[in-house]
Amino acid sequence: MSLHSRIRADIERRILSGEWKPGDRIPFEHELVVEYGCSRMTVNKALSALAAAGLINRRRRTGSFVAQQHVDMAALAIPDIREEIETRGGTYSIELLSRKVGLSNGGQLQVSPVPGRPAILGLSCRHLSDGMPFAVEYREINLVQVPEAEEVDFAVTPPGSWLLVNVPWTEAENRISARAAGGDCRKLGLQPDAACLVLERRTWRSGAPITFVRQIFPAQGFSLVARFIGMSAQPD
Amino acid sequence: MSLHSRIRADIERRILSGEWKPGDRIPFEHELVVEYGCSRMTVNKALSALAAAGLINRRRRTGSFVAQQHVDMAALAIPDIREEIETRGGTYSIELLSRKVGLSNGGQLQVSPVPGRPAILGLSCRHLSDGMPFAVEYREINLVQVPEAEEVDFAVTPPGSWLLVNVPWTEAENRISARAAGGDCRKLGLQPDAACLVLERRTWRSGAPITFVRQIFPAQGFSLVARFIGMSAQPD
DNA sequence: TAGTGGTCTAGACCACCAC
DNA sequence: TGGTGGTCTAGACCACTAG
Repeated sequence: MSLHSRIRADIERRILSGEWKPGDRIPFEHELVVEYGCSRMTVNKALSALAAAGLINRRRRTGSFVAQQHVDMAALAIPDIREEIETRGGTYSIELLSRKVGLSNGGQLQVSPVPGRPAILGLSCRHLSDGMPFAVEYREINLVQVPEAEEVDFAVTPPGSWLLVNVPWTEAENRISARAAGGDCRKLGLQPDAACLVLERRTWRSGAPITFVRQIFPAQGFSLVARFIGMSAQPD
Repeated sequence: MSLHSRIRADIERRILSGEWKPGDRIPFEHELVVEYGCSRMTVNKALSALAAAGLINRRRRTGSFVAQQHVDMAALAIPDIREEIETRGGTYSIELLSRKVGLSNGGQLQVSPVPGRPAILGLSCRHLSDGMPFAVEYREINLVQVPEAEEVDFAVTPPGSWLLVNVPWTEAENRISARAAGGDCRKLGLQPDAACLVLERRTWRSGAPITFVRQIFPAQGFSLVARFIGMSAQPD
């Protein structure tokens, strides 16, 4: 284990154990240089990593301080449905239920239309695992940003998988909720009052919206897992 | 803007724009040193940050390569229920429905019991916003790791809020799913077939389990939001 | 074996900011 | 104005690994 990793782990331990409490100032860099018998660059690397992880705050002239508390954030893996099904050992297939190219802007996506060019591609499809309904999906794609999407056959390629590979995004927002199947019950093979998990997702590339999607999963047998790995478990 | 930040942003731009595609080798450190006219440490800092963010993979002897694709991870904020309610402008209150100290180990939590000492504190409580049911919660706390929890009055202090402040954790796993209210319907003021969002959560401190909790929210008016901020938006 | 990334050093200059 | 963190340099040694 490298020296800066050990220094970082050591300081982290003192914070997590409560030896250094939120608001406490930790030793100056030059003091840690003496304590660990290394150069300032090495101490700086350890402290910069702790600051990036949010465990300490650093201020010029005054020093470094233990941050107030863990922000309770977790890394949530948003599944690609085809991968999800195949990982479970199922055979994936997709049904394109509807496809519509819109010139106007009446959907979820905020698109500034370009005269004479299509603005939004609206899709509705159903994902199946071994022929059984797994999820239904409503999607809008910004054709101004992603014109090539109009030529893709989404009866073969799942739109989410195609976008994942072909259109890098820089920002995304996911909203997770629950509701009864309602009007989608027949598509999912459920009763209208069956509970479903709903995942809504918006992505942007450099501020421009790329896609909006709402995916509806039967509650039975589907869940999202978010895992937070503390700093001590991070690779070095 | 610092030099290593500009180098990092520049390489990031070339990757996101598609100029450098997944699998491509990016220039060696010593080549970037020439290109940017700086020292190797500076280039190394930029590339290390890109590797930590998952945008490139680095291998000794062979170089650095553009990673295959964005891993679709999102930062999910797990809400503290009291804060969540108060943020919405509601008045928070809690009802402790049951409390049980267990010597054995029959629950969700894997605790190695210590003879003569209690192992698990089991709690059931209801969270209310302006007197209306907001969520029900089943929780287990590891009393071997957190003995002081036995003395806390959880009819006053919500267990989640107490733990957040008093017991730092290093690892957490959250599982999000949906189901019908079922047996919890009366506690939530719902019909048995009403859809609910279920958040299950486990935390550890240095490998030792701290708590397990299952929170059940009425689907109506509750959702979790996870936001991913691309690297270009990260502070330097 | 040669070339890469991983790490560390000893020193330097600068921006910032409490005093 | 002095001391802090932010950054950068020029060089070094090492571990790892493809050829």
